Amino acid sequence: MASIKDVAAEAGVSVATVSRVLNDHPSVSADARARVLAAVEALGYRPNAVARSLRTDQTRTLGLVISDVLNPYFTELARSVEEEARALGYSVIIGNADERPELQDHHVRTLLDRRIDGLLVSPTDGGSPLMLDAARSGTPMVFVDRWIPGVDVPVVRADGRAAVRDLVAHLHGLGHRRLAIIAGPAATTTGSERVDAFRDALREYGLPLPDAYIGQGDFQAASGRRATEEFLDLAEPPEVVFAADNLMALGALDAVRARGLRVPDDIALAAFDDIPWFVHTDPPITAIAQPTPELGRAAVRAVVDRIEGRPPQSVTLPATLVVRRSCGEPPAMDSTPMNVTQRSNP
Amino acid sequence: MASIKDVAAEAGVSVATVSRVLNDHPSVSADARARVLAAVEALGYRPNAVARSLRTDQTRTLGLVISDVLNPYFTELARSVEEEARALGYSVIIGNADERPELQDHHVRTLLDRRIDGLLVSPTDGGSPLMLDAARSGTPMVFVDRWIPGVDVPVVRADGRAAVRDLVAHLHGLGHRRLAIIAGPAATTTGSERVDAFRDALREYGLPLPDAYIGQGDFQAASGRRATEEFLDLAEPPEVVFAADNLMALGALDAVRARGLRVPDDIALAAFDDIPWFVHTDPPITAIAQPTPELGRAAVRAVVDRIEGRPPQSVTLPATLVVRRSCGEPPAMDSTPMNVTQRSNP
DNA sequence: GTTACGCATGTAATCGATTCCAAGATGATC
DNA sequence: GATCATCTTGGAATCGATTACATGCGTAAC
Repeated sequence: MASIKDVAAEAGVSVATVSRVLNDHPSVSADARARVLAAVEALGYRPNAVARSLRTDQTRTLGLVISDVLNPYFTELARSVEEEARALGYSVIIGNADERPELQDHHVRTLLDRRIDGLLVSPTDGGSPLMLDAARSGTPMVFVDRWIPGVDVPVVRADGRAAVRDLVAHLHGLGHRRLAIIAGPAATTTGSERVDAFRDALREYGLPLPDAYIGQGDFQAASGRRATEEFLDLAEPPEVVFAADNLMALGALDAVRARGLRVPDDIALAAFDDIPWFVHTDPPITAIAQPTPELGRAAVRAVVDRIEGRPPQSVTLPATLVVRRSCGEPPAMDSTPMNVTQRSNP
Repeated sequence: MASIKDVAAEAGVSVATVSRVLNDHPSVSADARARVLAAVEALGYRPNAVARSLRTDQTRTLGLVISDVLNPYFTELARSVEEEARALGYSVIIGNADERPELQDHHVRTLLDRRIDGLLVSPTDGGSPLMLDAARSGTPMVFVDRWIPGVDVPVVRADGRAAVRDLVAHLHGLGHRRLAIIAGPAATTTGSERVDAFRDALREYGLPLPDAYIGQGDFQAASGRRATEEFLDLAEPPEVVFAADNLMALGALDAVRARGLRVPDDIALAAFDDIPWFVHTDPPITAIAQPTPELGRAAVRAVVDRIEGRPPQSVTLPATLVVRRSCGEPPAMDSTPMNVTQRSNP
């Protein structure tokens, strides 16, 4: 592959001049510029990004470590991150942690070895020493969706408290009183926050949240299935299951179906994170929707701000309830609580 | 960040010795090795992958350019590619082309600039000059899922002909005679092949495939919706719609639902590419399942073979029909055609 | 006509690794 | 004790770019 030296030889100038033309430095004569451009064209020359990065100490690359690529929420996030990054002249390397802390560490480490300019992480756990080091050692870093308390890193996330309150209001309005939740791992902020928000909202309606109604999940479908089976085995099973993410809702659906029961007649179902398929499941699933693309964009802007020396900002955007039929017939329009969206199509 | 020089100074040896220890070259004394290791530990040193790549002319990185990250089929593919690559000591950079040729070109170009060791592509179109150049110029390359005829690059893909034949047999057995297809872009092999296979299978049953029953889609949900609306507007609408990918099936479902019609009573639906959600849609959707993880693994092994100087092989794996309820009640077990899987759960 | 300034250009150092080559040390062999 | 092979080590070149510094030339100012 042609290097800058070949171009210089072909154009009859020095490598410095070639470099100047390529980085459009002002002091190059029109003649030299033309000859260099012609040589570049003739040789099909493309600058070696590896060499350039070594010299300039910047890779124009962002790392994104997400918890699970197979989760549509995260792929949508990844997509918007890549889009915004590209618009700002950065590439993105995605690492999939599969909800496994050691895999997350592997990705953080290789990304750091590659000297990425900035790192976006949605941590699967409380934070490995590695990641804390990275944050402290000055690699520009931002948490997306999930974060680690006590670490001084900007956080870009959605606040679901209001939406969870709306959901509980909706469920209460439909006459449900025994509400259960399938939680995510306690080590993740989204895992514990959603339970807290749910518990607080229940308290407002004087409803309890017994331990038996808190299923322990890990944001994967299989755990949603297992937790739901445990609920169904209870002497007094819940009337509603609220899954803390869409994959566990899928597992819950599997479990309900395997028992020959029906949603919402035998048991109601709601999920955190909305996805296009929820419109077409049997029945359509009531869900809390995050402004995912906006989160991705905000996260990229935050790291790039840090990279380029501007002060980065934490961002919190509201999530919204999308009522469908999985909890029972939706209330009539005029009794819809504030901030509740009635949506039928994606 | 500490460099190899700092380590050398700390350990009281030369950089050459440090490098030898790091790459466990045999001729280093036990003493020197211990001192270097201690220095590495003390400084928290990590080799700079950029510098290493420049010198060794290998990045241990694979590029993967896929047509659409939001399509669950491709995210599953990406996941298995990353997994296998990691097992073989490679990282993967994913580029999402969003079915847009110019975006595909952008990604191919930046990946090439980054001097990736090998490239996996699922081309969105007939092939830009850029990609053909890349193939010719010797960058190890493999096509996955889709390919470009006439280019001498190994192809790893699934053959759906048998499964499509099984599907048509199934549909015919259920009494359906007017079968329509929503095709992908003709510029993609999967776009045209699936139509060809469908047409051939129909011919075996003496059924026609009129032009009006071939909808032009682009593998995105919106096009599936549009095509389905056109079918429904026909004087004689089809009895079955076969979508050439899962997103267009989602669009078709949207369209049917918007008209207040029901699947399969008013119109039947089947899709190419199976996804976990198809079990829970209303009704569960009959689909042709590809062995996606195997495809990803085979593709990685093929490029790595080329990278490491072994002859790479094209691989073709069979797809299989998964019968559910979206085309009418499934036939009794004993009348199930060969190679047809009855599956109820993911 | 001399001085000075600015522009265009080239030489060479540099980034952080790997690796060839030479050289010193050690030990074995005769 | 001299010779030679083997092992360990360091110096320096190298990968392909960027960029500080020096140089030469032309033009303007006095």
